[in-house]
Amino acid sequence: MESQIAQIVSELYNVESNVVLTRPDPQFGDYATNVALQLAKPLGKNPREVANELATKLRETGDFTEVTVAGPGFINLRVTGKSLASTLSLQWNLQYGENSDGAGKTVVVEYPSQNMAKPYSIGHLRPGNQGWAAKRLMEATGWTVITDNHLGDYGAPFGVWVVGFLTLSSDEALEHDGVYELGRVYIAMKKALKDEKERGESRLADQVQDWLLKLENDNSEAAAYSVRFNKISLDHIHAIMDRLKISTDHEFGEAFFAPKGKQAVQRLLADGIALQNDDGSIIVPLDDYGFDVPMLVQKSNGAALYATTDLATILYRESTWHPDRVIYVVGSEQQFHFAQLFAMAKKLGIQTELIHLWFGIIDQINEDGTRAKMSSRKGVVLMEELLDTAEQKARTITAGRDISDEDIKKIALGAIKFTDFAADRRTNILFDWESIFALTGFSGPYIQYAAVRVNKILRDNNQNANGLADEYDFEPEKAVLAKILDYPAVVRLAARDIEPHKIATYLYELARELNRYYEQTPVATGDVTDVQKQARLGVLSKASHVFTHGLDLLGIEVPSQM
RNA sequence: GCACCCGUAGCUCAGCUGGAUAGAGCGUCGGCUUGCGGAGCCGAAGGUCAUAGGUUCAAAUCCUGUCGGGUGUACCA
Repeated sequence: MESQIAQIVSELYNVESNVVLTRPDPQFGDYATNVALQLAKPLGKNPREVANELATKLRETGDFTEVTVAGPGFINLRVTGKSLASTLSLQWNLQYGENSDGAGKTVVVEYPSQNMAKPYSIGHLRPGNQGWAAKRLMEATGWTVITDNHLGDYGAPFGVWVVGFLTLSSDEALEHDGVYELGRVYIAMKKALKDEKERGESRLADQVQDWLLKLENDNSEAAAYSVRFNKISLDHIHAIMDRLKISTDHEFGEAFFAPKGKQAVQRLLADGIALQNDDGSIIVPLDDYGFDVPMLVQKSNGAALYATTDLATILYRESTWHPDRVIYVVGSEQQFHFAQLFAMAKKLGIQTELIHLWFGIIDQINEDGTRAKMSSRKGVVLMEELLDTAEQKARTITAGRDISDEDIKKIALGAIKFTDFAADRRTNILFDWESIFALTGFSGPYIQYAAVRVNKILRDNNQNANGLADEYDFEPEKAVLAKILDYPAVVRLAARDIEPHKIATYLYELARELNRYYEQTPVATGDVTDVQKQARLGVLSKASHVFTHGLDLLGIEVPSQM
């Protein structure tokens, strides 16, 4: 319809126009455009006059049951349910909603990049959800996607672990509590380091650095600790990721890149891009890129750090995968680091589009009522605890019904994940136990429930996805059909800006539209005729596809029952 | 100090490539219930869109100032 209107504008005024159809309040029409308002100024005409001229032409096409001009110059259009149905039939295929905008291009999505020193916590929830959605949105728009978990398996945390283990723990405790003992030791040791620093001492901090250097120099004792601790942590991460139904193609952690990074730093030094300070540390100045602070790429004691491994990671990906785009799914706290890193990459001549797909922090309400970032110091929520509680809640609500464990898990995950997509990813999330498991209203389970109902009706009526019957008017289905027709544009927009919450909002609206629909229209019951029944089941099967597809973009599954 | 983000209903948030009466969920109040699954539907109350200017036919949306909050700001990652 957009192109049809643009065509008319072009014929009438001989100008190019960007016609966007919106969905106004139903009292105005099914679709609306403000193109006349935009054209008025360049044409030097009154907007209502332009609107009236366009409206006349639009009426002549015979494609609209009503064309009206309203307000300052909006053109409102009404169409028949039948025409919506035939438009949908025309556009329909098994990949409905997808497109090939990214065909031939490769994107690397880096996520969820857990810090291995601590147990999987709610702090790792957003990178997993947002990263998975980014991957799926890219895939749905034709990109070739490579996912890489940039594990935090290197650096100071290792030293903290070893010193902490030697002074605060035991083999028995580690054997018994595994990753949770490692987490406890890590947090306790961090606190001890902080206390020590406040006293102006550095005995423990020096030990930490010693162990780090030992590891870099292939000391066998350090290597043994590394293998032992990492296995415990990695097994744990994999187990939780399985529960969350997320995975990555690769797991090139920081440890893999550390030696490569140090070699790269030497080359930068030789090329004059990096400079060595008197204390031995090495920096890449970025003042020519608008940064007062240079990028530190090697510590004064010769050890690698964050920037070192990130540098090597960029180079490795360039030479291995030749990506067109790299998406780093990392929290907002690291915006400065990535701004620096990307500037450094430019300085090295790297053209690849580098995106820091940042997301807001998870807040909690303090005892004094203020809102602040959740931290492990104040007691962070563990992912296992969160998942267990969600499943328990799903079990309670479905008590008495015959629901499989698998469906319980889908409902629990649906609730948790949807919370992450309820708002823009940049918005901070306020954590509270009630809202994260919301089962009603704007929630995952509300949408799952709508999908389950649709599927049940289709199943009971043995309906496969058939065409939309010719001899039916589709008037009661108009709102649902229009909503289904919106889907491909929503996916395109959500993928362009990598904003999965737009999918969530859309799915909620579709679910609400359907709930309203069969509140008043029987589909396959009562005195519904065969023609009506087939046509209505046809619409539901399209809706079912969109539910499954859209939820899948968010990493949420549709249960078979709930 | 500087950089980035934010300030919309009691609470949590949409809406921001400028467009009609600013929406949703939760909460509050009221209605629908022997349904093709009520985890639902319908309705009511509730907002000077932080604030002051500017641009525009039109500003929650764009620009500037101010106030308030958050996150960062080279040897943590």
